[in-house]
Amino acid sequence: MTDSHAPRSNLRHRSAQTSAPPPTGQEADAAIDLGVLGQSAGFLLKRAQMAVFADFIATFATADIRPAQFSVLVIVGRNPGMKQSQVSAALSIKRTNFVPLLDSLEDRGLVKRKMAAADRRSHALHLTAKGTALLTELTVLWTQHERRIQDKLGHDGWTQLLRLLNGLENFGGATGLDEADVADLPPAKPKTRTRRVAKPADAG
Amino acid sequence: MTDSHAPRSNLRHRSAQTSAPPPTGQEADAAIDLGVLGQSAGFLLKRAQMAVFADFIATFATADIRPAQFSVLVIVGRNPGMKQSQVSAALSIKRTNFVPLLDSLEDRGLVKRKMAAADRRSHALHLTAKGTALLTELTVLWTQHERRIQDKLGHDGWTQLLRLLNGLENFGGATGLDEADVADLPPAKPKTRTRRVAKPADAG
DNA sequence: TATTGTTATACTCTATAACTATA
DNA sequence: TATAGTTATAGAGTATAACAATA
Repeated sequence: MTDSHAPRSNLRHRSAQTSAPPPTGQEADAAIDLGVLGQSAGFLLKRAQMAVFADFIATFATADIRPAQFSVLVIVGRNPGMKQSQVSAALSIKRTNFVPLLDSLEDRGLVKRKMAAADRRSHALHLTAKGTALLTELTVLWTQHERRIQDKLGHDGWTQLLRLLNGLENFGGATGLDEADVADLPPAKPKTRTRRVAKPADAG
Repeated sequence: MTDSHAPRSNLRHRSAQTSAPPPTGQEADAAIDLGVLGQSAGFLLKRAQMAVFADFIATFATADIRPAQFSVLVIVGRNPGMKQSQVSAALSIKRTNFVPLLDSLEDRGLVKRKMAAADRRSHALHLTAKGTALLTELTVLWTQHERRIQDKLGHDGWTQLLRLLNGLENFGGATGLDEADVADLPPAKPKTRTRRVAKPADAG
């Protein structure tokens, strides 16, 4: 079914082949062998995301704007009048968690909830004049931030990265959407709790 | 200094050029314009990471192993005898958060803290026989998981992605390392608190 | 009955300060 | 004085359940 595009041969880089651990743990102090983590998209995605977000947060610190807040401002700015549930779904944020996030922006006078005439349950979202002005400034910061990534990867690498990341959209099905509140489901697993109780690490 | 590799020309894809928002927010229900987020490495990295982790968690659910736990097992398995601080640094996990993570594995008999003879402050980490056996099984699951990503991106795309992600290692400086406890620093910012107080969204 | 926004709540992940025992 | 591990705690981010208003 899925064997059309890739040779899918080498998923056996390190661990499966060389199952014997090389360093004995004495003078191997500088470099740690990441094993399969070095070929693990999840691990590398997480690490890269943390690094990029760190630069983002530092860049936007003067404006006191977090990544999620910036995302909302961008979406609302380019899609005025959308409902909360539409914006939150576009950002894979559950509508229940979207409420305080929107609050933080509305309290600062950047975004406005307006009553939707057609459906009085929903709120149409718009940027305020202040929000629009701030977004213009934030876009400058964002350009500087993104340019640093381009400088790190090269422009072609940066373009490739964006294309590949877009290819992983809705891969695992972790959307943050609500799926009609789900409701009737078994309570899953009993959970493995772990409380620490004084453990002096006996000798080996 | 950094103008050697990329033309760095087009960071002006959407927002800077077309500053007027296209949809009026009425029949634009299906597709939302992501604006600059579509060219934002941070946003796309986060989204891809969430999707990949969702598949990872579903794949490893039968073994009740989380991504961070798997990472520790892999690192300890390939680097036996390393200190906690070394392993946690390799995974960009603060040593203070690494303690309960290790506890969860030691309580299940997968990892053992052994007293290091040379430095009695540190703990040398080793897999138990049970931990080694489990890691072998987990590696099979991991291969299935990673292969699904390969199927999604194509083998070449997958290889490119790993290479590009490695290029973003220690980009922003968000390592999760400890930097000698830092200690003397000003308390940063006053924080923008947000408590909600009944807001019925007046009409516009 | 279903949807929209909301509240309350809990769990995970991450971050900081301070302690202990060793060095 | 500095380091390794630990504890406690606080803060984000994310998850589910339940409710009122509206459809």
